[in-house]
Amino acid sequence: MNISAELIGWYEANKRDLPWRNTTDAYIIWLSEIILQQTRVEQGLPYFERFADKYPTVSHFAAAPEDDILRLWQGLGYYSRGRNMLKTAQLVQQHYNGVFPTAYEQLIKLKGIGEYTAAAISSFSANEARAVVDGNVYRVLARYFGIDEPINSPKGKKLFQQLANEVLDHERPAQHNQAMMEFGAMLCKPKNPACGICPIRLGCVAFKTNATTSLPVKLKTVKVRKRYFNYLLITEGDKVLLNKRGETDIWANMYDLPLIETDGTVEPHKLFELPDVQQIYGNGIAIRNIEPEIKHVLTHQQLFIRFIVLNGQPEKLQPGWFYTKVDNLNKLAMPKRIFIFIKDFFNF
DNA sequence: AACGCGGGGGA
DNA sequence: TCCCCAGCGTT
Repeated sequence: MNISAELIGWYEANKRDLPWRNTTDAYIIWLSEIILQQTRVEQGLPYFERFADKYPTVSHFAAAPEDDILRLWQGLGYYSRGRNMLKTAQLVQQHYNGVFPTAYEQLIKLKGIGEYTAAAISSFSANEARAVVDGNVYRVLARYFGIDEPINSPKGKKLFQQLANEVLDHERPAQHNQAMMEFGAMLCKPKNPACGICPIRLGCVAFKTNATTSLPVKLKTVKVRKRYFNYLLITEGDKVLLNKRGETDIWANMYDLPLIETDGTVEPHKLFELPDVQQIYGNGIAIRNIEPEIKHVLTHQQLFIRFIVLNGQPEKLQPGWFYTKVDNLNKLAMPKRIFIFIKDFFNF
């Protein structure tokens, strides 16, 4: 018995009774599918009830003012779904005479309907043999077949769609799709999957190799953080004030200059009015020169670096700060941009 | 190919 | 906190 037959069997015995499962009305199914995009069933359910109640047909929906749609959508998030629904409802009213299409090739052209939703509506409303691939399906397939290709890479998306197509029960596409998703949501969950009662665990690669926690693989979206570094050049005779960096941040244990990091909203000439800065540097300090800002790009940080040359010395040396002779700078590991600035400044 | 778009729930 | 949720449109 293949995975699909097993899961359909499990589904029929364990499925939740959800209102959109009791109809083949493409409009109602569309309504539910849009609401459920990136949204848990429990969260979307009351919204579905309110929409289906207020707008029983696509003609009702198409006649609604956008304000009403968005008001009813309030609190559900991703509000472009609501706006796109209205456009689509109006188009269906005009071009399809108020009859919601059920064919994948027609659905995919509508605003707010992508591959997943087109496959869902066409299979649920007309038993068209289209395999859905949503977050649940990615997870079930990745675990069962032990695939570590990232699900959000272009290659991975293509691979999982193909695999979903191969697994699809062409005789029962609607049941198959429902089963895959219900199984992923109820049993093959992201965390703590219920492998103990899983009907397909004996064929599951992730179960057999104890890899459920590491599958599916998802590429991290490297979030780039913007940081604003004001580096201070402070000298005393032939010495310059340096800082040895800590363990945790970028450039760990390397050397740089005394640093004032801000959120980017502080004008450089006002830095020394900040209370905590004032406390360290006191009043015997004056700005001699402010260099133009340099953008320094790291893998997950963008640094906006500004060098400020000062006259005078700070009142309190902070941990890690020390004066050293300019001759000594070549021996210390420093971030390149900082080294270059100091080198140019002292012309060595 | 990468990013913005929301709010909620679970670990 | 971070991750994920019946994804899609834009750039």
